[in-house]
Amino acid sequence: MAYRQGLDKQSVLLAAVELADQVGIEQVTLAALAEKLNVKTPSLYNHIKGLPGLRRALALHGLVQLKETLKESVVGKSGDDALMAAGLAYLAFVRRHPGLYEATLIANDMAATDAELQELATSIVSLMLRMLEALQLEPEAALHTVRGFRSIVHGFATLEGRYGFRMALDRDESFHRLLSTYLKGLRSS
Amino acid sequence: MAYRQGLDKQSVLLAAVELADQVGIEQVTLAALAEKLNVKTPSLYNHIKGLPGLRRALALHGLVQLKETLKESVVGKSGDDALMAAGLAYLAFVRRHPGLYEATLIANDMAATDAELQELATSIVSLMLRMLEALQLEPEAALHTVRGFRSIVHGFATLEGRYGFRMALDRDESFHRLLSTYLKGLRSS
DNA sequence: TTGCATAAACTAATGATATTAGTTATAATG
DNA sequence: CATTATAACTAATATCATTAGTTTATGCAA
Repeated sequence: MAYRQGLDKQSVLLAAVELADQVGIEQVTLAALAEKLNVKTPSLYNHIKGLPGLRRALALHGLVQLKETLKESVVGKSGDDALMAAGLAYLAFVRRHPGLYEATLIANDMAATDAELQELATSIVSLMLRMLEALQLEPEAALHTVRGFRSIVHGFATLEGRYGFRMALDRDESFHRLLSTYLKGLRSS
Repeated sequence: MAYRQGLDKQSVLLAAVELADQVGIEQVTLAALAEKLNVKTPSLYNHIKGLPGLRRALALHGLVQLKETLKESVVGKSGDDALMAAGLAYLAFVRRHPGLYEATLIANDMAATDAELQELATSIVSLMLRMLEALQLEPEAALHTVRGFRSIVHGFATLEGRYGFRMALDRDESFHRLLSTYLKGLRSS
């Protein structure tokens, strides 16, 4: 309506996050986003570089949030406690921001050619490596373990999100058992 | 060109599988598929019910294939051997058919209202439960373990597929360590 | 205050895509 | 050989992303 809506990159991004979490990243179209913001589609191009630019911004935002969430979750904890807390925080993040998390996955395709994304992804790996320090693993074993840890939490969170778990069985307990079984296996190595 | 191309549902489906594995499920458009088959887009509607119908058919096909692959993989094996073999087979399937596997995930959204899909998904859970029998778990624990096992293999396979693993580190070994660590944890419970 | 520059939002147009309706020609069947 | 079923077609519509060019509000400098 009005010729000045007061939009900027940040407000567009936040609306996109909301939309993504509500309807899934696939359904985040510029048309839907523009309508949500009471604006015509082309107006969005003043703030973001088309759909690819929006997705990249979402991915970046999601990775930053995820990293902060993980960092926050392990404050004052160490060893298995820290890993369990981080796993729960990761899961909680995906539950709270399913669409934003999807965006961070799509972004992996771009990370090959995007230094900023790549750096952020690497910094998350580094964070996880620090969480594992208490386990006193060999450097290479630690890297394998980061992959394992990520696979577990990512796998559980995405299967759950895609409605892959349809049995009547407490999900939190499934997750807790999964992660503690893995940690138990790590200790007995 | 010719007024009879000799298409049927099966040939359309197989072309779609090829396309999906090459370019990803998101890029499987009716336009691209029609071109691959030397046909105009609307002609596809004689064989599949639009894009939703195609995706459902892909999901069904993918789940059947995955189930057969898993069943095949455990022939003559039991206990940890069987689980490791099944895990490797699952991973190999996703590597061989990345797009088809994506299709099976999208399908979870539809499974809520699609009896055939649901039944197939349930039968895969049953198959996994039988693989776990040697572990002599309580019924409820067995269900939690199926979730855990699926989360692990799905998580690893999808992170790998999305280029989530960028470190120079042998992927097969990462997977083997992950799964055997989990199995070790299961035994020491 | 006035005027100018910046940029936010617009309209219009183009090119994909999916889908539906209705048509044509081929193949199979009696 | 005639009929019928249907595979593939053309044409039309709707949605979406994108670009080009236009309008207008805002902020800053004179």
